[in-house]
Amino acid sequence: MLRMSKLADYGTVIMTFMAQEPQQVRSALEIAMAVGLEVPTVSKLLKRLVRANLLLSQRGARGGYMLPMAPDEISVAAIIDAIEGYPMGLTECSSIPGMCARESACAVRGNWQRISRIVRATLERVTLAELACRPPSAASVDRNVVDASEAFSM
Amino acid sequence: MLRMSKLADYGTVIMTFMAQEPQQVRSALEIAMAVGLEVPTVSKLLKRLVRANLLLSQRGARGGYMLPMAPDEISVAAIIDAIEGYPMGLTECSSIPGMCARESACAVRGNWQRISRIVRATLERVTLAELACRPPSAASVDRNVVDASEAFSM
DNA sequence: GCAAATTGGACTGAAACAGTACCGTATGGT
DNA sequence: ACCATACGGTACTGTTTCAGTCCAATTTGC
Repeated sequence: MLRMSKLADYGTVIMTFMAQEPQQVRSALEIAMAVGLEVPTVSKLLKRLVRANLLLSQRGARGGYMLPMAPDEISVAAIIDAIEGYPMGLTECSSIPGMCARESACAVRGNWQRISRIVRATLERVTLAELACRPPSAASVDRNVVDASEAFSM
Repeated sequence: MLRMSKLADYGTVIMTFMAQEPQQVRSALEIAMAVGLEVPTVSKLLKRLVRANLLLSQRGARGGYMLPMAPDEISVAAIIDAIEGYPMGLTECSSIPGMCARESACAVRGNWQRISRIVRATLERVTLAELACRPPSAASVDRNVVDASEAFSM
């Protein structure tokens, strides 16, 4: 099925940690120790999250990062986008000779873009607050399931 | 956002081509020429699709491949699974020291698995038949959109 | 028997990715 | 003003993954 990079996954971990105390300012070192990753890696991810306005940074002594908004106002899709950027593994018509002559194949591409929009729309419904909930609260995510019985059969 | 490999994408292209005439037996060479890819690559993908029972193969002279079922009985999820297998880019608790000590982080992992199930459930609703439709017919895919107006705003 | 076509497995080089290193800039405290 | 702390930005490196290629064995129809 579709894949997510380790860094994006780490990104969700970091955001989840931050969501525990949204008002608290935490340094990259503190965060790295809390989530168990190397500081440079965490720092790299934090920068991306800041650039995407998912975190606020404070430079200088006693600096660090904090959440700029409530966890339930941040979607999982936004977190992933912040880390991954926007690349899609699409078949580029221009890179395959004769491809564009196949209208049906180009329709595939068109459909895949639509499908990715479905995926995105779905993940935009899952908030950081829900993500940060404990397993007993996981039932609250289920309102996003296309068909709950179908999802749980997997 | 989430990624799909080029090979998986090619897989959907191949299946779409096959869906145009489901009863027709076509050799790897024929398919390769039709979709504009190299035969070895197409052959490789065809094998995977056969292994996943998404295609039927006939060895020997006049051999080739054909669809074993109607295009509307094959989901996009199945095609992708056939090509990609089942890897997920999850953060492995065991690979990050101290990770499992963070219950909240492990909850993240649990949630991501749920989210991937949502994605999978959604893509299982998109059939090869729909994928093979032309852009003018693309409206038929929209019943899978979580919120049509939301999807089209992207 | 021969030609056509799949099957299976291994190999290779390039690209992508995760992780690292280093310097510049900003800010608070003394 | 100076110093320590901490982020911001960029580039580099080694590893892994992936797409593509190659080849021999097996199968089947004529």
